[in-house]
Amino acid sequence: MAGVNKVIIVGNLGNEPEIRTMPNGEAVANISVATSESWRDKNSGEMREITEWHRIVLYRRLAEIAGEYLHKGSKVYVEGRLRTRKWQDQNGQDRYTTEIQGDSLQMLDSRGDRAQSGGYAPQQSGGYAPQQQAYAAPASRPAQQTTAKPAAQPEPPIDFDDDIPF
Amino acid sequence: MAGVNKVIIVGNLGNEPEIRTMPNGEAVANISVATSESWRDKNSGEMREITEWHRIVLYRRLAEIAGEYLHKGSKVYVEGRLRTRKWQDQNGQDRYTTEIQGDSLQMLDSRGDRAQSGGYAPQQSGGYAPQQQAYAAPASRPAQQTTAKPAAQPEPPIDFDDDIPF
Amino acid sequence: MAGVNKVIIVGNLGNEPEIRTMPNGEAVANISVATSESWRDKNSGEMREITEWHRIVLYRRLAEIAGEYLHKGSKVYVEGRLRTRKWQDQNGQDRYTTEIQGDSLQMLDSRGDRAQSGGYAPQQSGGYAPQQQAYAAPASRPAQQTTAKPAAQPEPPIDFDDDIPF
Amino acid sequence: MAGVNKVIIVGNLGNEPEIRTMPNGEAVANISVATSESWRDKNSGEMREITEWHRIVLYRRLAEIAGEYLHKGSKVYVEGRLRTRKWQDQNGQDRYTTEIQGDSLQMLDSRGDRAQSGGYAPQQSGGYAPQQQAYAAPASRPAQQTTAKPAAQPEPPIDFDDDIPF
DNA sequence: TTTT
DNA sequence: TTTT
Repeated sequence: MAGVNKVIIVGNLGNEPEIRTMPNGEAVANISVATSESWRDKNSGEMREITEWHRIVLYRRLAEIAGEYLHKGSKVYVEGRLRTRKWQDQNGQDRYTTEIQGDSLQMLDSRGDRAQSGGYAPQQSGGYAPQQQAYAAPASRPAQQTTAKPAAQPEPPIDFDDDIPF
Repeated sequence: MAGVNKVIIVGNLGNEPEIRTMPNGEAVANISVATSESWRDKNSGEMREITEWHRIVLYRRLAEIAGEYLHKGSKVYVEGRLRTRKWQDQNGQDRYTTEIQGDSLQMLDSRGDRAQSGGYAPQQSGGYAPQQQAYAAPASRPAQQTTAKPAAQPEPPIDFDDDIPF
Repeated sequence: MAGVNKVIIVGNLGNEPEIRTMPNGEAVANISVATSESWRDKNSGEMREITEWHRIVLYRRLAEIAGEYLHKGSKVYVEGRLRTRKWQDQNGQDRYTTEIQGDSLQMLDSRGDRAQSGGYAPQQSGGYAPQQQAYAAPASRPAQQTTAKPAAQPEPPIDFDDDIPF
Repeated sequence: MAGVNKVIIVGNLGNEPEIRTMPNGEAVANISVATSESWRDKNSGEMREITEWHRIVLYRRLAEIAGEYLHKGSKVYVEGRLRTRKWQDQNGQDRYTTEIQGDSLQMLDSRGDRAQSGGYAPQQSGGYAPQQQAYAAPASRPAQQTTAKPAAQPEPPIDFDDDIPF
């Protein structure tokens, strides 16, 4: 890598996550997250607000987590990187879309929140959303290993086989 | 500034905020915020967890907001900078304490959260915690202006006197 | 503000900055900054690289600094926020462009760097690029004050009128 | 993980890195990185500056890179997390030291920079410092795998076995 | 399209 | 001392 390409978003989902499965069986999720700013207009003196919608794409384990635990209205912390992809519209014209590829995801709603909010409760019975940060697995790992030992674990404090490092 | 000194913390307060007033009348708040990591020990196979406590100091408007709206258990987003200060213990020995000076604060509990959680409801009747990000005022501004026009407003989208910039 | 909308970019300019002046006399700069990632393709075993170009817009004092000190090839740290704006192409179709609005800028080339690199030396004689971080002025400040006391100063450590705070 | 514990530092090393080897053969590096702020004192009108020194610890591959390529004066970007560790001084008193555990490191000096700057040139003949971002390997991976396939590679853009994902 |  |  030459350089740093980092995005940090905290906001609420505007819709249910959209989940797809790739030909190779891996999951992809798209979520749309809002942030907004408000300020007092210096001419009229009135409050104004602008909302920014962030299109976020999640892969693999993060996509699965999004599909299981995120819902319209969920508040999330997402850390990722910008990725602009080129595509062609129906007229064959080049078009560009900028997305955030999420590398880390954290749910910010408390459990009670979800319990109380009815519509946002997890779909499945047990329905426990681990209040954990989930990390994206490096794509260079063989897929089977990603499955066998999901790399989406939070990076632990360094331990040297339990020899205290300090 | 030569360099970048930036900290981003999302976590929960371990205690009620401690609020003081400086000789010049300005407020200072100290909050203690926990983050934690958990991982599976690769020898024992057991889950382990480590909690990190962050000592955060807030000044002026941010301190006032902390005093009004934050409570033990509150979840916050804090952006700030590291500051290590030197002091002397009772033996005259040099000691160092590293704190995060918060430049921006955002409450992450939903309102219903606070309403439901009893103990964490705002102290004052109106008790409405604006779900806004508050910014620290640059200290170089004259204090009276900070008071008259609290700089803790979110930075607005740039507008050129309402001539649309794009 | 509801939420956090933050971008951090470290990379090199692909072109000379483009500087414009708004009708109200304020400066606007556009810079294009590259970041890249490289990785080993897990099938072919070959190294591959992808470059991401970030369109960054700077206002006021930051735009002036960009015009004076940045050049094709300059390495910068930019902190800002995402802003997607809508416009219409020649066919009247809605199009969207995502930009980073820079709120803070820092030049990362050492002075010797520029001196040696020939083409990138500052245009003006004195040509000293202050190794400082420059911040955007909140737009809500009256323009004349922004001019008189450019808010692009680094935010100082809090001082209580020189009563040491710790 | 409950929460986010993130630090971003851009600054210069105040000394040569200190490299040690752990009993299990893994490398650990300590570097000390300065950031500074300057501002105009609002009473005296004079410029003042404060320097903050950040103690950063790097493990494994990052430690090796630090040992090979970093030197007194090197400019670096470091992303990591805060870690406060407790120790006892010679009087048996509890003491605390806050460090940044670096998870990602990037050298910001251009190659020409180092070549020209004499004292900071890499120690070894080839002496080419890859202008790459290096990431820490999760400690939960078996050490031998970390060695065999060093996880310190930059995370690639997601590719689905070369089926274009978009 | 969210949230306050 | 928090949270999950």
